[in-house]
Amino acid sequence: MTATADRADTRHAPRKRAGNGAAPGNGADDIGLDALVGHAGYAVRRFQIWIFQDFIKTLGEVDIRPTQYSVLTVIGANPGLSQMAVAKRLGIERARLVHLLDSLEQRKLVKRIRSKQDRRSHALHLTAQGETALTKFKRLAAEHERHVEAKIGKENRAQLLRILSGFT
Amino acid sequence: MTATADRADTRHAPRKRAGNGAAPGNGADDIGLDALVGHAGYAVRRFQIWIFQDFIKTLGEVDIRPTQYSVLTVIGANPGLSQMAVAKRLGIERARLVHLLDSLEQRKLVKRIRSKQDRRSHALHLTAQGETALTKFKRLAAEHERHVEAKIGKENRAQLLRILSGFT
DNA sequence: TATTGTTATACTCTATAACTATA
DNA sequence: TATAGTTATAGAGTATAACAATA
Repeated sequence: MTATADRADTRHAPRKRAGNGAAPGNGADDIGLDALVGHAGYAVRRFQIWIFQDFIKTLGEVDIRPTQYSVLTVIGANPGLSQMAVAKRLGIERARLVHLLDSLEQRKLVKRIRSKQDRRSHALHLTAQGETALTKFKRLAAEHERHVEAKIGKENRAQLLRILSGFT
Repeated sequence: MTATADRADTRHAPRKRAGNGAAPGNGADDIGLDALVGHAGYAVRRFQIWIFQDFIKTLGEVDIRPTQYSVLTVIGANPGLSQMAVAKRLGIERARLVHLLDSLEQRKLVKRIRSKQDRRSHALHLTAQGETALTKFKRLAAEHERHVEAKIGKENRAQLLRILSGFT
């Protein structure tokens, strides 16, 4: 519609323009997001990034990332699962789970045991060390969760969990 | 609680062998998430993945991904911004924005104009073609947003946007 | 000396395809 | 044939570091 790019936009007019000369190191806080503010996905994405960063930082001392934590938790709660079952449950590609488990197995947190019934599959278990470690991870994860609560509020966090309860 | 490999098959129960006699729900549905259900980050992550997949699919006909859409929208609403300003505003690494803009510029949606004031920086603008295209992208993005509404409910979506309004 | 855009590297994550060994 | 696990590759996305041109 508006042809030349030199023209300040008139159609989605949010706020003051930087003009056509480029605005390098200016204060970046008066930049409008326009349609993005109406998209749930944008806010959710930014929030998810914040959450993961806090999780990684809070569990930094034990070097456990969100995906690793989810794998350990599911194995801990369902010992004997196959890799396929874990991958499906968590929505992880089975090819990716291989590397995740390689790492966790090297760290002696998880062990793969070849099944007698179906020798194609591995039964996954936490090691004794893994059980102990997971207890500590859960404590740190709970601490992280309190950060989330402090960030958005106790009631809002509860509402969020309710709204997204369908996304297991 | 630690089990031997013998338990493996009772857990993941391959569909083939179950036949159609019993066990209507195959394996994956009775796997507990344990502590994960109490973590906002887990639900948020799963939701965000769902949203992005729907966005990518809904805007598949125009081959625009969420990050590309956010860049185009911000440039469209704030013509003349520098790359640094866009990167900061959207939380994208400036090194990554270079490649994103390379792609968008090749598709004639965006143009970089070297600034006269600060010859280190580029003023970013949509092309005329870019303006037209963005209008269509926004229409498709609105369609995507209706999918989100249908998925979680109108009221829940509104609550979500309110709760996460701080994550701009 | 500091900043903008750029190039490069590395690691994470997603998405496939193909291979093996079993079934 | 089909499936579980593995290997490999390609593409996004993230995080750095270094460099040239410019401030």
